[in-house]
Formats: sequence, C-alpha cells, structure tokens
Amino acid sequence: MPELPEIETLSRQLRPMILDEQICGFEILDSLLGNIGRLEGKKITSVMRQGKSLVMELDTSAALVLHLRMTGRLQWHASHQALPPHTRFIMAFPRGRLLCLDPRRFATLILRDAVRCSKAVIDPSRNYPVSALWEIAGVKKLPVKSFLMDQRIIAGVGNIYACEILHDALINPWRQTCSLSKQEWRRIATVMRDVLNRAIACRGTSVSDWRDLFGNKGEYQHALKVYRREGSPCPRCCGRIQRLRLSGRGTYFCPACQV
DNA sequence: CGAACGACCTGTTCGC
DNA sequence: TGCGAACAGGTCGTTC
Repeated sequence: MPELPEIETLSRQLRPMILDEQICGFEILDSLLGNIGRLEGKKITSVMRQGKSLVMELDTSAALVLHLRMTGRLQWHASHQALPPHTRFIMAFPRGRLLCLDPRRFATLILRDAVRCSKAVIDPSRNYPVSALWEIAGVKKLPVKSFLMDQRIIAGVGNIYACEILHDALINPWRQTCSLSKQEWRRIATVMRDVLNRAIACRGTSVSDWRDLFGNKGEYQHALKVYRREGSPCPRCCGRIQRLRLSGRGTYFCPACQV
C-alpha cells in the first residue's frame, strides 16, 4: 500500500543508513525485476522520494528508482539473518543489508540515467499555489477522487489517503472536478497536505502488511475515519459509512456529510 | 481525448 | 473443514 507517507518514511529512515555509502553487494532474486547490471562500488549520493517512487542517485550520474506498487516493502538487516520469504533483491552496504520483499511481485527497480527534470507535478505534502490545482481541474469532468489519484498531476496520493482526504474535506468522491469551487479546492489542498504530513509523522498506515524499514507498524491506521470502515458510524456526523466502487477501486465515504 | 476495464501476481478473507 | 470467489496499497496498455 505504500503511498506518499510510507515512501517518505522509508526515505527518511534509509538516509542515515546508506547516504554516502558504497554498494558492496547486489543480487536480484526475482527475474521479473529484470537485469540492471552491476552496482557494486557505486556510491549513493542522495536518497529522496518522488511521488510514490524512492529515488537513489549514484555517483555515476545515474539513479536507482524503486516503486513498491501494492505489496512491496523494504527491510534493513543490520546483522546477518535469514532471508524472509518473497525477498526480491538484496543490496549490501558497509553497515547492513537492504532487502526488498514483495509477495505480489509488482514492485519495479530501474536504473535511470542522468538527471531527469520532472514536469510540473504537484507534491501534495508541500505548499504550492492552489491555482495550479483548480486550473487543471476546472476543465475536467472526472470524479474528484480519480483526479487526486492521477499521478501525472498530483504525485503520491493513493486509495487510502484519497478516501480520507475527501472525507476530511467534506467532498463527495464522485463530484466532477469542474464542479468544485475555488474555496473547495483550497480546502482540499489544505486537508491533503495536513493528512499526508500527519501520516508521515505516524510512519504510515498499517491496515494490512505495511511495515517501516525496521519492521515496525505505522500508527495512522488508528486515525482513519472512513477507509475500511464500511457500516461504522461516521465520526463526524454519525451517518453510516458506505463502500462503493469508483473506477474499480473500493471507495469509502459518508453519504450524509460528503455532499 | 477521456473513461472503463483487464492484466500483471500472490495472499488473505469471506460466503456457502 | 474445504473450496471457490472476491478483494487488496498501484500502474499500464487496450478498447470503447
């Protein structure tokens, strides 16, 4: 489930372990990942998050880009221990080993050459002009939830946080983007930034199998208001939380107060 | 062009 | 208990 807060958590935890360190071993255990060549001897010069991707720049002006998709996880092993099931690759560093686990095998690791200047993609966890949001949204008719999850526009919001953000902002997920007022967009932007930053402070949401780099659960699952709470009372208005499908994704909302 | 849907994989949960 | 169906954090390609 790694969405923005989970990848941000990994990025922050990983930095002290591997920044400015040399890769001293690299092994791919899952052929689905493809072959990205030898990494031994290369140094990690930066660790950052871009949307839901973890980007590790190398001293060879290339960058490793890891996307965990649905069930990908990273684990840090400071001392030698047995490989857990579903280990996809291992990267060894002087002070420990970084493992990528992924039961569903959707995760991807690529070696991107040179620095790529990304387009004007909004980082929803930071401050940005809200006009950027509603100017794009104003001409679109798609449901606002799909808009929030469009990674080409806003990078990092997935299904869990989209549900939570729209509930907090009192917006129905099916509202067409062009029908929202500037004031509503301001509310969405503020709520989105706050929800994501609170989730980062909680080291993510462990509704299922998400764990941080050191195997610990996050804490934001305790703060969820609608996600996976179908049939429970809405914490705001005591309406009944409903689950419906919106373009294939389970969508949780309160029909009473999200209008 | 945009929206809907299947595919990619495996594991877990739910209903009968 | 057993078994099949539905469902799961995400994205991509195809089709309508």
